[in-house]
Parts: sequence; C-alpha cells; structure tokens
Amino acid sequence: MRIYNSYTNALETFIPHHQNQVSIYVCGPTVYNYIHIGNARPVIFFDVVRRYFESKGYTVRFASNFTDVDDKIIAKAKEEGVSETAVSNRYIEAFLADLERLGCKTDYWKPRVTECMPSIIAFIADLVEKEFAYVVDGDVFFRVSRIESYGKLSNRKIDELLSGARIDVNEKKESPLDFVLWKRTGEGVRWESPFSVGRPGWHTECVTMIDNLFGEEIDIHGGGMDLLFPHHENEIAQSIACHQHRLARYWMHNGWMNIDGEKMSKSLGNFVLVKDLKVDPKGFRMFLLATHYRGPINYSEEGLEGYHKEWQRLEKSVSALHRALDLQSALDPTALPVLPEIQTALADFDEAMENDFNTANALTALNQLWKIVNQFARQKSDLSGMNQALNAMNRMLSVLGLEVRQTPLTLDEKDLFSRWEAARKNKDFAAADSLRQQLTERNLL
RNA sequence: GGACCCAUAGCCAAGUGGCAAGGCAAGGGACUGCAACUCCCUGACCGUUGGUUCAAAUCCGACUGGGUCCUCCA
Repeated sequence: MRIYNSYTNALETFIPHHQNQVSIYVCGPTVYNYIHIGNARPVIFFDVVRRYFESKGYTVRFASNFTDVDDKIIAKAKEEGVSETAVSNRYIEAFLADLERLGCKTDYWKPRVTECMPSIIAFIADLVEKEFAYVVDGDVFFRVSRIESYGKLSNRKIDELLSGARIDVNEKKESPLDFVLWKRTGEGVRWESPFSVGRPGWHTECVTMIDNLFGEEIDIHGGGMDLLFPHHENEIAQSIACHQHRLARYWMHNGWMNIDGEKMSKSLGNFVLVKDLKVDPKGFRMFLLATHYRGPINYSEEGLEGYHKEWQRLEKSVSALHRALDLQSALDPTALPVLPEIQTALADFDEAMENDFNTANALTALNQLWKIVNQFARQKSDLSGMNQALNAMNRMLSVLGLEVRQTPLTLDEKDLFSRWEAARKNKDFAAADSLRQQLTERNLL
C-alpha cells in the first residue's frame, strides 16, 4: 500500500504502527449548517479508505469529531433564540442522516468538543506549564516560535508567514503567528478554566481527542486540503509540544469540489447541499470516486447526471445477475472467483486501491468486471461463473460503498417469471407483454 | 506582495521518462416476437513554445489560460 503523505509530499509505503490495525482520524464538520457536497468529499473518501482496509482484514479504529463549539454556532443560536446545543444537535442529526444517504458507515467514534472540555483545558494548562503557551488577560496563545519545525506540513517558512500581508494583528500576541488556544468570553456557551471563563480555540480539539481515543501517534490523519494550514500545522505544533510526536504518521488531504471553476465553499455561497441532491446519492458517490481524491472535481449537473444513470445501470445489472441465480435457486455466496478474467479484474481493483487509493482506476476495474457480470447475466447458464462474477462484484461494491440491494425473490415473483417465460415460449405475446408489464412495475426487469 | 496547483478526445478522467487506461455521448453491427437491457466494432499530433534525453503527456525554462493558500472553510 502506497499513500501520498502530505507531511513529506511523497508517496510512501504504508506501514501501520500496529500490525493489522489502522487508526484513522478525520476532521469532522462544524455543526452550524447542513453539509454541502464539497464537504461530503472527505466523508465519502475516508469511508472508502476505511472500507478498503477492513476488506483487507485490518482492524480499523476510525474517529471523526463534531466541532460543536464555535463562533458560528453561537451566532446561529443567538439568531434563532435557542441554545448552542439545540443548534449543534440539529446539525449533527442532519449530518448523520446525510451519511446514511451517501452510503457511509456511521459506526465510528464521534467525539464532541463539549464532551472533551476537561481534557482540552488540561491540555492547554499543560502547554502553559511547559511554556509553549502564554496567558494574556484570560486569553491563551500558543507560542509558535517554540516549535522549530513549524511550517513543515504546509511547506511554509516562518518569515514568509510573517511577511504575509493578511495576518491578523493582535496586540496581545507575542507574534502574529501565535494562535488562540483559549478565548475569554462573557457571551455564549463557556466554561470555567484556570485561565478565565471562556471557550477553546479551534486547533486544540483534534489533538486532545486523538490523545483521548488513541493515546498515541495515529496512523492516518485526514481532511480537506484547506485544513493543511493553519489547522493541521497548529495541531502538529501542539502535539510536538505536549506529546513529542507529530500526531499522525501519514497525513492525507483531499482536493476541492469546484463549481463553475471556483472552489465550492460556504463563505462564497456557491454550494449545493447534500440533502438537496437531485440525483441518487450513490450516483453522486460514483461521481466523486471517479476522480482521484487529491485532484479537484468540477461539479456540474450534466456530469452528475451521467453518473446517476451509470449507477442505475449498474444497479440493474447486478440485480439482474442476482435474480438469474435466484430463479434457478443457485445463489452461492461462498463461490470463490477463480476464472482468470474475474481474478484479473479483482487484482486490478486492488492494485488501484493500493496505489494511494486510486478510486478512478478502481472504477475502471469495476467496469471490466461489470462487463463480465452482464455477459453472465445474459447467458444464465454457467452457474459457477455467475456466482463468481456476482461475488467479485459485491466485493468491489462493498469497498466503494456502492452496495446494490439484492433481495431474494418471493414465490409469487418467481411464479410471474415462469409464467412470462412460458407465455413467450408459446408465442402468446399478449400474455407475455402483460406479464412483462407487471414485472416492470415491480421493478424486477 | 509572497507561496503553490492545474491544463490529456465533444464531455468526465487515468497515466508522472519507453508505442496515450476507462467511462459518457456519437456512429456502425449483433441479440430480441416487438422492446428494454446487454454484447462487439469505430475516436487523441496530451494548452503554446524553447530545452534536457537514444526516448517526454510525463523532467527543466518561458508564455497563455484557469484555480488555490497566506483569514473561517472539507
């Protein structure tokens, strides 16, 4: 397995810290709004990463947080006259509903900032104690100058950052690069701390959550490319300061979703919400996976529509094969794929995934197999080959999170099929057409 | 102002030194009682321009066009 590590800017062989185990942490959403389809990119991609590792027999420990303390949440709560908790709960629920819709697994660790406050405060206190942070007037800042390797992840030099025209000038900071760990406040949701009554800044939560959940440097830390700087850079700085390790062995960052050639973002207002998608979410999932995760994706309705159709055809093909086997009572989920062309497709699939999760090429392998599935579904005679093709296809689909629902036919449905078959044989086309109509109405053709 | 990324067929998109994957769309053929589904066949001087090399889409330089980061963003 080779993974492009953003920390070293190179493809590296993936070696997990513990054999046959992978620990993954992905920066999750700030829950003040519904997620848009650009936000869905890391969600879907890392779900596939997880699924691939699991399919290879790894035990995957997967965590992704909810940022439920944030200025935007406070603003929203104020605007609506409700509590911050009411706002964040609503959007956490919506987020999980979107995950389901998108075919993502939801059984992973979902720490919330509000539930980690004691450890966040303790962590900041520790940084202050070790003089990696300083308190000014109830605010706490991280002293970036103490971290020699600061800028390594995002390829930035300290003096370049210092000369950057857009860095906020804050009188209290020793250096403009220092970032807020704790903010004293009299407004909104807030906690008691040794520094002041206030709330945490946004770079500390992931570090303490990772420490709480995993207790050590994790294997993979993921998120969107826009988190590279300053968020992940700051996480690393804190981790080095407190734990003397860089938080994660491999850093993975996904590219943007563009719309009309521009980055889709909440601040630009040019987004499409997941819940408003007009196509089958699985089609959207294919659309996303058709591009390598580090490249940009340009959103267009036409492009999406294409994958929507492709997904529907795929669904049809797979269920047709399943049905053909079911009608002959010959389903065998244990049949191992031994036919060379099926093995080739499976090998190509794995090779693509092993190469920095090249899902675009994995889909090409899926296309190879798809053709084979169609051939078998049409011939309906080689039961062994049919089962092999179906099982191989299901393996790929489950890795990509594109499972096709395959429900066994009822006796009634089987009867319809045999009557249709008989009518066609007897050239009773009126009856055949009517039976075909019924099958179509039941979505069985 | 500083740092950086991208440019491959009508569209989407792999490939990152050794004769340019795949999909969609389009055209032709096959299968079918008629359909649908499906199967087979057909497509590229890799943005422009210099250079390095036996060999470049792939490396280096310039240019053009698009985009990103340096501030919240996945």
